[in-house]
Amino acid sequence: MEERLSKVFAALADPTRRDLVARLATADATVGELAAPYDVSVQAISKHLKVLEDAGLVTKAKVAQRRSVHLEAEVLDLMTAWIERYRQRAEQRYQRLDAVLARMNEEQEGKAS
Amino acid sequence: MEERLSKVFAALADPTRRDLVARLATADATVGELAAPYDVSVQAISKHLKVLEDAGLVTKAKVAQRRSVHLEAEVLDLMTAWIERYRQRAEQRYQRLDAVLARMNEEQEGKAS
DNA sequence: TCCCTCTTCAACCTATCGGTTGACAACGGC
DNA sequence: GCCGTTGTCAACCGATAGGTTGAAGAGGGA
Repeated sequence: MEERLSKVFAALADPTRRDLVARLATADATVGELAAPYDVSVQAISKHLKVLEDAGLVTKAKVAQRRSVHLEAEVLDLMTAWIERYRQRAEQRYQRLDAVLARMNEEQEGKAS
Repeated sequence: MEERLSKVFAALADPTRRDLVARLATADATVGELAAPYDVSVQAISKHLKVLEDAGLVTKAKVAQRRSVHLEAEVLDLMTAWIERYRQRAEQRYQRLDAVLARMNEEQEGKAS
């Protein structure tokens, strides 16, 4: 779980891999098709796809000699869940702080009147 | 923007840094307090905090010789926004696919009847 | 003022990352 | 049955990440 999360975050830390994910969000594609737009070797893209695959973000279907690469969007939920947990926790803190400040304000008002 | 996103993802790829963020979500803390639970040097944690700071996830307030470390939760929204964009895009694909399959099914039904 | 605590800076070391080139395995088309 | 296309594996290379130790800067307390 923790391990998986590390891999997913690490996978998306690279701009090329984020772009691959973005393109795969609209359509499956072969390795060659995915590699075409970039000015790096096909091997480099193959490595990137392996990283995405190890993170569970992508699966490859062996369709003849071409491999169709497919985005597994559920894994993205893992990240969203993690992020949201702490974002909301931080948000609640501010709300509690706001409440405290409001209460202090009221007390101040009470003193003043 | 792209650069910032890379830094945020990379920052959260490390388990220690994710744990720091998790702890900071409930309360601000000094560098020393943050470093205490881990069995690595304070310098190592200081480095981790610098990475989080460069990613914009954290700010340090110079309170005397101690620095109070504070989580900037808004940056998490950057990630959520990126993730959700492609997750939804992928989801829509499946919905369209479902629609196509449903239509094919209907046509099949039509033929059958 | 002197010292003690907290934090960062600097240099170093090892492992991993992202890229390269070269070879090779696996299929389909002809 | 061979050839060309597609993709991966292997070895290598320079740069970066995460850790260490040692030293130094910056305040507060006695």
